[in-house]
Amino acid sequence: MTVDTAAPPRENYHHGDLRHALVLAGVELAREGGPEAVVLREATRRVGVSPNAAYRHFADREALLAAVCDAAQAELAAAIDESYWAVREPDAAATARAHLRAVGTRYVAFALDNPGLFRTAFIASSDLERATSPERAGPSGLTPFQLVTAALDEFVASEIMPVSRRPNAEFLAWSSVHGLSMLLIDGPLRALPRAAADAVTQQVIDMAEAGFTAP
Amino acid sequence: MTVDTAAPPRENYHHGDLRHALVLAGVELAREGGPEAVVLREATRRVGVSPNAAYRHFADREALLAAVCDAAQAELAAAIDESYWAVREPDAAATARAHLRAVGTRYVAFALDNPGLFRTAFIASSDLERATSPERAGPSGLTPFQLVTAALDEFVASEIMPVSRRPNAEFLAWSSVHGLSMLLIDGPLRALPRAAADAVTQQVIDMAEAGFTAP
DNA sequence: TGTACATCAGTGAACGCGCGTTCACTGATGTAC
DNA sequence: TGTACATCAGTGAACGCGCGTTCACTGATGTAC
Repeated sequence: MTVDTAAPPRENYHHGDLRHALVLAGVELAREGGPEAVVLREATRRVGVSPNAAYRHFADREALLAAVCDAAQAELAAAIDESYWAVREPDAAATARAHLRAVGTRYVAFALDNPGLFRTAFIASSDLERATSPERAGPSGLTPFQLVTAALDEFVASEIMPVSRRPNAEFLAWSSVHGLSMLLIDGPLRALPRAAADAVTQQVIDMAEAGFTAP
Repeated sequence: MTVDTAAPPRENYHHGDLRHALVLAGVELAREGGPEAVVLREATRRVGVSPNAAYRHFADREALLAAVCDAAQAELAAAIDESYWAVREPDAAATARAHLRAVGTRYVAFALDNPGLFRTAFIASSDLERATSPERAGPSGLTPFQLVTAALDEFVASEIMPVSRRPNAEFLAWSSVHGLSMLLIDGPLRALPRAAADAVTQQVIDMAEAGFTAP
């Protein structure tokens, strides 16, 4: 008894948009097993195409993985984008706090919901420049990094954070939610039940916020 | 022209402490290339022993990797331990602050100095229980997690941190230095020069401390 | 104290696997005239 | 509008590689008597 892993045969000899299809397949592989699960042959198998067809669209496996990484970043960005723009608060200070919380909360939630994809989004192909590049942005055109920056600027504008503390504040915000995500999905906090993980996330955000708004 | 990768032949048929030797070789592999570089055959090659000799001491490659992971954790713990106990400050409050800073600073420094080994220390084989287990402790018998806990308890004892804020404070401390480490070694901040990375580390610790000590 | 023998810790050769990648090819598409 | 042909996007078969792992083995060690 064998499992049928082959896709149904295409009616067309030409696929139409094989490059895109391979990236989508790669994203699913990454979601299931992280970056090392992005196997070129398996992606072509899922699309229903011969292994070497991939070489029409990608120089090598590395290039496919880089495209999958970008797609993973874009998916994370879309999620965070949604949470950011859903915020409705009566005044500027409350909005600033809610924005920062929304970004952080959704960041960790995405990691918990899509651990493999999250890890794939942070393979070595990225750098700070790419953290502000359009192909990694959400629907609003902004990347998560840019949204954190915006939220912290609102802290200063609404005078709940001293200007002197503003420089590089995004690095504490980012580091803490990123680190928490890593500890929760792969690290020593892996065994924490989801409810406990969510509670810890809120506590971490509480404390980071306190650090920003302390006089 | 070939490179001689083989170890010099042993004089003894029996190795003496092959298990230990394989773990040491595995640690070097991890240091050079992270967990995926811990290849059983390569470890035996370096020790100068046939591949299957490893199976006298480890059930499989996974077991070797787990032992290497423990060793990596112990090395990280030893570094942090050293920094922690080197602190000399006039009063309890200053000591508490210096302890926390020492742990965080050395944590990130270790990651920057040994990126592959750092990543290996945090593969999925670990959980919170192991974060307090002796084989992952430094010379003092305490793990990094226990040292952070101790430092934060000192914050409360010296009355620079409200008790109400104490619960789970180690998670912000840990998350922020862990996340910063990951962003710096593998992530979007990888390109930062070492001096800039060190400066950002201090800023992140500043802000975390402010969060803990805010009224 | 010397010998017999069980046990331990290594060897050497081989396996199957799935991968990334390359080769020479062929079917489909679109453009020039 | 119809045909010739260059170009594009796929196929099929095969490769070499290094890995983890298993097999049957042998040399070294230590213990019983």
